[in-house]
Amino acid sequence: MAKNLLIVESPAKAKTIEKILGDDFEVKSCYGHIRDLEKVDMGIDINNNYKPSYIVPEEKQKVVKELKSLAKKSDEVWLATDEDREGEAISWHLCEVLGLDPKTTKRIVFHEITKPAIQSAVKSPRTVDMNLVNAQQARRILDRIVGFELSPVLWRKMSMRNNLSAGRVQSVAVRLIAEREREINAFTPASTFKVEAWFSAKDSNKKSVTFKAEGNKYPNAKGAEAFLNSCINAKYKVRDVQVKPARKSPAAPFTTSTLQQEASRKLGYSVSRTMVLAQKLYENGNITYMRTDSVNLSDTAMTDITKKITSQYGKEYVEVRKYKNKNESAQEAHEAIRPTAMERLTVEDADCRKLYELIWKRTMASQMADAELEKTIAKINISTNNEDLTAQGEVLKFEGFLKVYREDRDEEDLAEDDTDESMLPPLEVGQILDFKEMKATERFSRPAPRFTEASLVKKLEELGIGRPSTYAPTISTILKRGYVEKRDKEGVKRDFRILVLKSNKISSETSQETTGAEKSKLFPTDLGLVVTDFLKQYFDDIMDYGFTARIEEEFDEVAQGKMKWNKMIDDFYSPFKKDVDNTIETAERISGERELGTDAASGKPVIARMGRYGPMVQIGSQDDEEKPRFAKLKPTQSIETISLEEAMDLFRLPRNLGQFEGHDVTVSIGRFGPYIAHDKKFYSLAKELDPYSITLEEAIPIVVEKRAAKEQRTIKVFEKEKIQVLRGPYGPYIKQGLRNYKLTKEQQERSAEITLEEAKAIIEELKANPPKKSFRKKKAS
DNA sequence: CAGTGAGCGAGCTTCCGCTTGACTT
Repeated sequence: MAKNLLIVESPAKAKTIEKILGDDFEVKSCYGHIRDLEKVDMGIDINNNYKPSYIVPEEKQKVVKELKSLAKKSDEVWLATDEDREGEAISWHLCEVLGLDPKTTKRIVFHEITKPAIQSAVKSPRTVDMNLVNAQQARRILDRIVGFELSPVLWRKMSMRNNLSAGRVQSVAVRLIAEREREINAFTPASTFKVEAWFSAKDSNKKSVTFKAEGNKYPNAKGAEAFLNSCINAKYKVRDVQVKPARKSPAAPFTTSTLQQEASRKLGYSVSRTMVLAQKLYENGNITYMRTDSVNLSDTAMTDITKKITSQYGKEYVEVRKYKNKNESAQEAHEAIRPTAMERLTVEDADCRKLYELIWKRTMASQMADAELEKTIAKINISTNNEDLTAQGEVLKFEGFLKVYREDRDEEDLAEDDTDESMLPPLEVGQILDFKEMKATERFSRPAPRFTEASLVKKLEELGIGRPSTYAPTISTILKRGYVEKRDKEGVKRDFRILVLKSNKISSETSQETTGAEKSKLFPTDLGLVVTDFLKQYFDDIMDYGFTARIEEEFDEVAQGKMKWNKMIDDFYSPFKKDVDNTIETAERISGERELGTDAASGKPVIARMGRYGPMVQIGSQDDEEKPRFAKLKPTQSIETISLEEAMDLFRLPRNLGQFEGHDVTVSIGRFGPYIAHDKKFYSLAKELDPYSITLEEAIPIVVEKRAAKEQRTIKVFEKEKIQVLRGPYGPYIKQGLRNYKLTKEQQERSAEITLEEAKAIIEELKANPPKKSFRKKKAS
């Protein structure tokens, strides 16, 4: 038994540290937080200065028990949880649970897992910083209050009330997506005409090459045409050539959020996929910790990286750089994400390989020299008017870091008129150019693109909302709650005009482009939109983008001992609770109602609103003598944008197509998509078939075929007990409700003779002793 | 599996941030 027990948060870290510290230390992990607020009454005694009441959750009891017994046997317990607010709190909870005195128990920290860092940490232990712990308690309690007070308000005020939730982070994330959507819906594109001209000149090998020069933009076709007109019979002469050196610097090493962004842009990974793969790499010892907001690299890592750059590319490619975090909310308890050994160029595991190589390249590039460029800007004079054309070229003089890595840019950061900078042939002042043609092309302005998972993370991080460990879970939450959907959107075709000046003649042509297409983007649902509006109306302060930043300042004051945490919470809670009570009392139910127009047939109003089962349209009102008619919106339709025509179209279902074998054949859309109903049985409609236009002639063969297939599948039915004996791809089996029960070989062979009693017995038996699952390796999707 | 759309009210849900496996199809 080692004399010392040292506790860290992560088990992979524990293994590494144990090796470094040797036999005197047993290193164990507590797997993050070991206690949390109890759920009844929020786990907070409001009338007793917000006294929190903590419990060890079920899933943490095993590890707590183990740590307790180890702590008892050790001479000394060392707390080495992460060096941030949460880590400090974990250390304090450990004291509380293990019966250690926080005033004397040794607390050490390291933000890199290297031998020198750990050895020096052990030499200078401190004790738990209670101010920092209290800042964490304030953070925890505030989040609990916001979440557990707001969510019930939604349950009361929303007709769809299952599982709804609100919180400091998730509700603002949904707001970002909701507002972006409305911005896009409200956007009216403006067009301009951009002038470009093509010339040819001889390159250094005396070969003719074509290059492009750019002119002004004109707000309309008339202006552009007038300009082209003024260029008829013009001579084009190089008026000025400027050559300027330029540099490009590499990006900082990866943090969680920049890794998620680049893996999304370069590899198309979702943020959760990135994290799963990074976790694997970390557990295998290939990379440093993957949940970090720090861009810092340890000294040992720097040496390793520069050594690798020197041996692989040469000394001139090395440039040692220290990166600073731009983000104020960063807590920097860890290093940046980097390979643990630069010598390892790749990894075995095919799933992880691309992500590892991305991390390797980014890490290398971060300590490499700037790329050196030469930019050429040539001004071209037009003899017939006073305008200039500008040709720009770029030559790479020294690759530097670009040899290994180039960061991709987000759609939103791309300027609309980015010039493509390619090579220019050598040009001299006074040179007369050989004119090919000139075009004025109509270009439309674009709205901001919808968020991807990764660009949402980027935005949240900029606002200081959420932490590296929560970015991926937050996205899962808002998707799971149905506030947001991830999907594609087809673009629409749009005409644009091009005016061409060639051989001194101006002609006009029209071309087509696709606009508005989106792939794997986040769209708000109607539920997300109405909930956001509601929360904004009644809880404007919490929905404010600056709310987290503001309370973080107060947490900092608590951490510095300048403010008592209960006072801080009270300042927040008292007015907040008043808002909550007031909202419950006065707010109307959330409906998102919008009037679309009047139904021509009945003269009644047509409205779109949220119903108990989602967004719907309705003709007439509840107060009318006649019952109103209802129809559900299609998946991609929205209350905010649906037109009267589209709404009326929805009422065309269910359609009665006519009779077959003496029964009606009707077609409609149900919970599981379009279907045909006939003789009390239902048959799904294939995707390509449109329920609005399908005919009886087309429907009958579907009914006949599907019915036959169903009959073929059915061996026996015990209607009352809802038990069926069915034929599946692996032979006969029993189905009760939604669950399937496997039959033995012998039972399968006489499946037609199985009695109700026997079927019941089989079900009971299999429920009591579920068969062992076969182990199948999960395929990455 | 294929409906529903009002209100009442039992019993339930819910937050953010630390950590990994243990689960299922």
